[in-house]
Amino acid sequence: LSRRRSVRTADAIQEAAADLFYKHGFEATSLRQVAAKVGIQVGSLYNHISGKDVLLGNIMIGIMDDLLTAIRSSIAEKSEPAEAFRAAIDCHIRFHAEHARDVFIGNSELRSLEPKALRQVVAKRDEYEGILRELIQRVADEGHADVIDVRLQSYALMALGSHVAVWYKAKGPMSLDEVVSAYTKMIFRQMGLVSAEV
Amino acid sequence: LSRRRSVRTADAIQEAAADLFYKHGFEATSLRQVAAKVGIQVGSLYNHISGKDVLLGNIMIGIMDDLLTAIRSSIAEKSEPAEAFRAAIDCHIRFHAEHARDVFIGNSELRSLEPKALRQVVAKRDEYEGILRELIQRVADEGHADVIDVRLQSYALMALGSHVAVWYKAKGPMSLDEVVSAYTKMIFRQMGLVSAEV
Amino acid sequence: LSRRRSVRTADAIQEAAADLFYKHGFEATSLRQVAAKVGIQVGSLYNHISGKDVLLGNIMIGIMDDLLTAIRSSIAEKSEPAEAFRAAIDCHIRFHAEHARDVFIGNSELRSLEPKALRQVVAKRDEYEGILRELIQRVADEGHADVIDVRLQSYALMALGSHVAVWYKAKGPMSLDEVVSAYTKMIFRQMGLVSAEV
Amino acid sequence: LSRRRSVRTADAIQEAAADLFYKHGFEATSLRQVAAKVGIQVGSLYNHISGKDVLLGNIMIGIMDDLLTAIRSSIAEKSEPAEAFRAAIDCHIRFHAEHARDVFIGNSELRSLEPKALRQVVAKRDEYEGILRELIQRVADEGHADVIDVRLQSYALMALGSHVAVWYKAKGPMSLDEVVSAYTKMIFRQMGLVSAEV
DNA sequence: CATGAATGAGTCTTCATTCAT
DNA sequence: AATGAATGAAGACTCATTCAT
Repeated sequence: LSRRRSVRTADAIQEAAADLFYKHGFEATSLRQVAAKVGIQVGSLYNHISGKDVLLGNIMIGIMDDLLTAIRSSIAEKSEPAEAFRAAIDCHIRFHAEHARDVFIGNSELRSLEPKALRQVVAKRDEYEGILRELIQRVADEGHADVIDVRLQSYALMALGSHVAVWYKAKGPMSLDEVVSAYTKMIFRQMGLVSAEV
Repeated sequence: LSRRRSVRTADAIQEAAADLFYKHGFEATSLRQVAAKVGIQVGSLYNHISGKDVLLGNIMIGIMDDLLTAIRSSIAEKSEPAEAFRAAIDCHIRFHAEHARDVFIGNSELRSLEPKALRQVVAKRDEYEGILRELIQRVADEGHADVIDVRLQSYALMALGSHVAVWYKAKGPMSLDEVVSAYTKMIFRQMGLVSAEV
Repeated sequence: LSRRRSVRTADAIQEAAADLFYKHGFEATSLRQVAAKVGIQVGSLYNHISGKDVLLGNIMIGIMDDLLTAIRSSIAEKSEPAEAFRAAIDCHIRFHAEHARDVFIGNSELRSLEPKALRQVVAKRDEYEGILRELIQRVADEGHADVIDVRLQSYALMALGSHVAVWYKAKGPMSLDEVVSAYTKMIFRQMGLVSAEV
Repeated sequence: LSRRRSVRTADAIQEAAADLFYKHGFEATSLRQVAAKVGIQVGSLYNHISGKDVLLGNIMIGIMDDLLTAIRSSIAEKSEPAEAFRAAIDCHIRFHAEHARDVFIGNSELRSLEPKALRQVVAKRDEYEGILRELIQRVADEGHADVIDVRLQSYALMALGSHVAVWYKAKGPMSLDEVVSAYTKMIFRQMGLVSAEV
C-alpha cells in the first residue's frame, strides 16, 4: 500500500530536516535542501508537512517525548532513591551522548519555535527537569547526600548532559561506558554522595 | 569630531547586532533590523562594516578576547596552583553570568562564521580551555586533588559556565556571589578538593 | 446506479465552483476549495471535469443558455410588440434578481475564459442583447414609443439587469414584484411609453 | 534630486498596476508583470509599495477620491436643485466614460481588498451615492419630478454610470457630448422631469 | 557619512494537473 | 470513481549588497 510509503516519506523528511537543522540551523536550512535530501521536489513536502515551523515543532516535541520516555522507564522500578538516581544519571548521560543531534536541536532552536509549540516543548522540558530535581531531593532527604542547592544541582546535571552531547563522539578515545562512569562519579562527589554506597 | 561620531556609530552597530543575534539568532536577524535599532538606513551600515559575516566575526572575536583577558588577569599574580584555580573559577563563573548575551552568541553562532573567522575563534576557545586544563592539571599534580579525568573535568567546567549564562538573572533569587560560591564548592568536590584547604 | 451518482457529483462540482467563483472570483478560487466543498479530494475532480478553465466555461455557457431560454419562452406567444416587450422586461429583471450569483459570474469572469469558450459566451450574450434590441425597435416602429437611441436603450436595459443582481436581496424591504413593477415603469418612461397603454 | 525620480517611479507603478488590474484582474496580475511594465525588478517594487493589497487599496481609494472631488465641484455653485442635478448627471456620465479603467477596477475588485481598505472604499462609495440620492430627493421635493422610488432611482444612476464605462469608446460612433445628452434625457424622463424645464 | 532606489538570488508556500494504486 | 503523493511552475515577499546622489 501507498500508506506505508507515505509514512516512510514523512519519516524521511523529519530525518533529513533534523540532520540539516543540526548542521546549519533551522533558519539557515531551506526546504529545498530538505527536499533534495529526501529526493523529492519542494512542493511535494507539503503533502506531508504543513509548514516549516510545524516541521521543527514536531521534531522538537518528538525529541522531548523520547527523552521523557527514556528517563521514566529508567527509574520505573527502582524504589531506592539513590538507586533511582544512579539509573537516571546513567540514562541522562547516555541519552545525551547517543542523541547528540536531537539534543543539540532541542537546546538551540527553541527561539525558532512558534509560540504554541514553544509552550509544549518548554512544558516537557520543565517536566524532565522536575524529575531530576525530585530525585535529587529524595536522595538528599534520605540523608545520604549533602546537596548544596537542589536547583543548582539540577542545573548542573542539565548542563553536563547538553555538553556531553557536544563533545562525545562514538569513535573517540573514551567508550560511552567510561564516560558515563566518570560523569557519574563526578556528580556523586558534587553531591557529597559516596559512590560506593550506591 | 566626526571621527568620534563614526566610532560611536560603529560601536552602536556592534551593540545592536549583538542584541539581535542574541534574541533572534544570526540567520534570523536582518541588517534592516540592525540599522533600524541604530537609527540609520541599511545602506549606511556599509560605511562601518563590510558585511554581515564580518560583523558577526568581529563580535565573536571580541567576546573571546574579553574572556581571555579576564581569565589571564584573574590568575596573573597567583603563584599557588589551588589559589590560581580558585581565582579562575571565580572569574569563569562570574564572566559567564555577567556576559550572558555574549557567551550565548559565542556558543551558538559558531556555525554561522566564515571559515577564517571560525578558525580564529576556535583557536581562542582552545586557548581558554587550555588555561583551565593546565590549572586543573597543576592542582592535581600538587596532590591536593583527585581528578578523575582532566579533559572531562575541563569540559565540565566549560559546561557549567555556558549553563550559568542561560539561567542566571541579576534580579533572581541568588546573588552572583552566592552563585559563584556554590558553584565553586561543587567544582571542588567534583575534583576531590577540600574547599577549606584553599 | 453509479451513473446517477456520477452525474450528481458532477453537478455538485459545478454548484460548488459557481458558489466559490461568485464569492472569491475565478482566479482566487482553488480547485482544492472546490473539492473540499464537494467533499472529495482534488485529484477526484478530474474524473468529472477536464480542467479549471473548462469548468468555468461550462458554468458560463450554462448561465447564458438559461437566460436565453428564459427570455425566449417569456415572449413566445406574445404577438403584440408592446406586450412582448413588457413580458421581456419582466423576465429580464426577475431573472437577474433571482440568479444574482450566476449573473455576476457571467459579467465578471469573461476575461478568465479561454478564447474558444469566450467566443461562445459572447455570441450568446450578443444574441440576448439582439433580442432586447429587436423588441425595442419594434415598439418604436409601432409608434407607441419615442426611443432616443435603440442601442443606448438596450444598453440601459442590460445595465439595470446587472445592477439589480448586485443589490437585490430576497429578504430586503421590497418584494420582487414591487422591484419589477418599479423598474418596468422607469423603463417605460425612459422610452416615452405610457405604461397604461400596455 | 532622486526625490522626484522616486515619486515618478511610484506613480508609474500605480499606473502600470491599474492597467494590468483592468486588463487581467487583480488576482490574475503578478507583481512580475507590474515590475516588467515599469521597467524594474520585482524586488524594487518594495521600495515604493508595501505589498500587493496595499497597492490595490491605494489605487481604489484614489479613484473614489477623484470621483468624489469631481461630483462635488460639479455641483458646488448650483443653488437650484434641478440645475445641480443636471450638472451632477453630466459629471457622473462623463467621469465614468472618461475613466473607464478606474471605474471598472473600482467596481470589480472590491472583493480583493483587505478589510480595512474595503471599509474606506465602501464609505466613499456610500458618500457618493448619498450625494446623488440627495439631489434626486431635492428635485422630487421641489415638485418638478415624479420619482417612483428614490433609492431605486439612485441605483439606476449608478448602474448607468458603470455600464457606460464598459461600452463607451472615445473613438466610437457617438461623441461623448452626444452620449451625455442622450443619457441625460433618458434619466430625466425616467424621473418624470421635463427636460425643457431645466 | 547618510540616503534610498535598485538588484538578483533566494525564501516559503500554493496551485493545477497527473498517475499509480 | 476515489485517493493522495508527486510534479514543476509560479506566486508574493525578503535580503544582503551596491551605488549615484
